[in-house]
Order: sequence, then structure tokens, then C-alpha cells
Amino acid sequence: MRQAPDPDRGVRSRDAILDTATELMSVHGYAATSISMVSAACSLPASSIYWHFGSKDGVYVAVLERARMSLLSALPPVTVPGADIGQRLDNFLQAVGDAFQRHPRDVKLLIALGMLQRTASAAALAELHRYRDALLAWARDSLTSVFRLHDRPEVSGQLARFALRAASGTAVARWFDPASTLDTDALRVALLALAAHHGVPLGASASEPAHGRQSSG
Amino acid sequence: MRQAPDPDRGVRSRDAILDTATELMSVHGYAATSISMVSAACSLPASSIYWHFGSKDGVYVAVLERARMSLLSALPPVTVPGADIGQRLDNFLQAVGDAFQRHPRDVKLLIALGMLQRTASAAALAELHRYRDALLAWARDSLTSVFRLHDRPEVSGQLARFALRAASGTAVARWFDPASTLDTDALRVALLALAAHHGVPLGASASEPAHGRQSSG
DNA sequence: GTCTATAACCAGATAGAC
DNA sequence: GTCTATCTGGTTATAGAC
Repeated sequence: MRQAPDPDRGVRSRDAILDTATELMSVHGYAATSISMVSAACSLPASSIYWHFGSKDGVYVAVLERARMSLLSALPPVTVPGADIGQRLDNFLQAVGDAFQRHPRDVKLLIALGMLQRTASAAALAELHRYRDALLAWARDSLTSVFRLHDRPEVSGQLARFALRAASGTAVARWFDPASTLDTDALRVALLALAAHHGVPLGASASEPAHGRQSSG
Repeated sequence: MRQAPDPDRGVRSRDAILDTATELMSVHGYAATSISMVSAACSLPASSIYWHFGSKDGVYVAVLERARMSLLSALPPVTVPGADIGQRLDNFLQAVGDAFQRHPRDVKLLIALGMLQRTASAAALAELHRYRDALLAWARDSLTSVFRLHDRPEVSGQLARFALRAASGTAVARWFDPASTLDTDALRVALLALAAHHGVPLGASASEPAHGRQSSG
């Protein structure tokens, strides 16, 4: 039996390059990751990488784009289920904590590669901001649903920024202490207090979580 | 009159190199900052840089060490003044916000260069962790003083981590949107709520800040 | 301590056979 | 689409005059 010509070798190679580049760039950062490192790690010649992506910047844009789609598709829809604020907030925090825990490289990429700024191409910068904006929008819409803030966009905006910064700060903490996890309990208390501070009606059950998930780091 | 031999030329050159390297590394990161860039920007030959610091890694360690000392010396002593929790918390938050606003490069360096991990030398990693540990210890001691937590070290530890992560997250937000500032009002509400959540007695005046300092981004 | 000059190397990127 | 081979330029780092 003859060996099949394997018409998918191209896409599999492309994926392998992206996998390797994602791994290396999330560890070493963009500048410290060379094409030769990627080439050696995925056992494909450098010229194949250039054939698929055109340039190192092209690799970077593709890596970012895939990371954004991967992380966003792991986040549940913005209409958070739950009978009351307490339940919906728990669901939201669990979704954030799970995505954060299970996609460490995606989060780290967003932050680490965000440093490029002037160095990066216009396409790279655009992709980076698309990534950030999508996360912020998801958080804002979700928190609007959690706290029923449809008529208070400035409040949901502040809560979303606060949550995103807590998550970013935890990602930073994690590369000093890899055991760090998102402190969802503290974030729960803080978001409830912030909502109350802005006069958002909370109801009675909100102040007690369904079940404790303590974390440290 | 003969020109003075200027015995301080060495230290002034050393400082100029460190200034330039700090600026460039906080913008481009370690890997993307080359010795030739530093040499050109400070108008000293590359060999002078090697004479002073021995290697690029040596420059990096010296930059980090100076940033740590600079940022820590800008932070007030850990015994926070104030008659009640509300006043002391305001003083603490103002100190954090001021240092954060006035030393943007120092903060960014800590975070950005923290990515190095495997790439960096042992000396660099040690200096980096010394930096982080000092900040965390300062926050813990200050919050112990603010909330009188001398017998609740686990609570002050959690509050300090929470505050440090909020600050780190804001530093990240700032390289997407440079106008971002530390949201001290939100952090105030969150810290008070976290303290209350752990049963720390707060008194009546704590829930109202002395004066609003709203920030956005 | 500072300078010029340069060694040794590795980066990003391309040409062209297959 | 993948390979070998290579070009060009920048990188870290050093040698040695001053």
C-alpha cells in the first residue's frame, strides 16, 4: 500500500510552528525568542517558518491571534446564569479563575508581549489591543449581567477594570511565584463592596459565597 | 588656568550609563535593549560599558538594584500616621499612589524584567526577587500598621498581596493605556471590605474617605 | 577611564533545488 | 511545502593605544 500524499502536512506544520512559538515566546518574551530557536524546537527549517508567516513579526501576530481566540472561546457567554447576584457572581468568578488557571500561556503572552509598544509593527500592536479590548469587553458585559447594571455603564466599566487588573497582577505574581492563583474570594468581597459603594442594590444572599475557594500566593 | 583632572568622571559616566540603560530597558525590555543602543544613547563607547559593568547581565543587575533602592526610598516608613483606620488608610494609599505615579520606570522594570526567569543569571534573578520581596514586605508592614494587625499576620499578608497585585495590574494597564492611574478609591473600598470580611474591627469613620481622588483608565 | 578597532558569533531573511 | 546553503548586518565582548 502506497503512503498517502498527506495534503494536510502544511497545516500541521503551521500548527506545530505556532505551538512552539507560543510556548517559547510566553517563556522568554518576543525579543529573546529567535527563529532558530523555534526552528530547532519544532524540527522544521527556518525557511519553512518564513514560508508560512513571512517574518518574525508575522509569527508574533499569528501567535497572538490564536491566543486571543483560544482564551476567549474558553470564556462562557456574557449572560451569566444564576438566580441572584451571589450565584451569578460565583459563576463569573469561577469562569475567570478557570480560564486563568487553564490558559496560563495565553494570559502571560498578552501581558509580556504588551511591552513591545514602539518596537512592534502596526499589525502586531493592533492585534494586541484587540486582545485586551476583547477581554475587557467580556468582563464588562459579564459584570453588567451579574449586577444588572444595564443602566450604569460607568459602574460596570470600573468593576471590569478592577477585575482585569486583579487578574493581570496575579499573572505578574505568578512569574515570581508559580503557585500563585487568582484570589477569587478576595475578588468577590471587593467587587461586592465596590458595587455597594456605588449604590447598586445587592439583596441579602450576596454577602455569603456558595462555597469557599481560598487561594494564596 | 589648567582644566581640573575631574576625578569623578568615572562615577558620572557610570551614572549616565545606568540612566540610559534604565530608560531603554523599561521601554524595550532587556532582550531588545542592546549594548550598542545604550552606547549610542549615552555617547560613550561600548567598551566603557563593559569596563564598568563587565557584561550586559551586569548592567541589568545594576539597573535593577538602583531601581529598587530608588523606589523603596520613595516609600514612607511602615508606621503609618493617623488617628484612626480611615486616616491611616488614606495616608497609605496616597503614598502608594504617589510612588506609583512618580516612579513609572521603576515599577515597569520590576514587572517587565521579571519575565526573564530562565534566561537571566542567578545574580539577576536574586536581585529581582529582592526587589519584589521588599515591596511586598513594605506593603505588609504598612497595612499591619494601618489596620493594627500585629496579631493577624495572615490577614495583613493577604491585604498586601491584594494591594500589590492591584498595583501590578495597573502597571500592565498603563502600557496599553498610558493615562491609567492607580484607582485608589476602589482599592480603599476593597481593602476595607476585605478587612471587615476577616473580622477586623474598623470603627465608624473608616467607611468615608477624607477626600475623593477618583481615577480612571 | 576612555577610545578605536575588531574578533567571533548569531540574528533575520532569502535563493533555488526538489 | 520542505530542504540546504548562504547573505547581510547586528550582537556581545575583547585588545590594546592613549
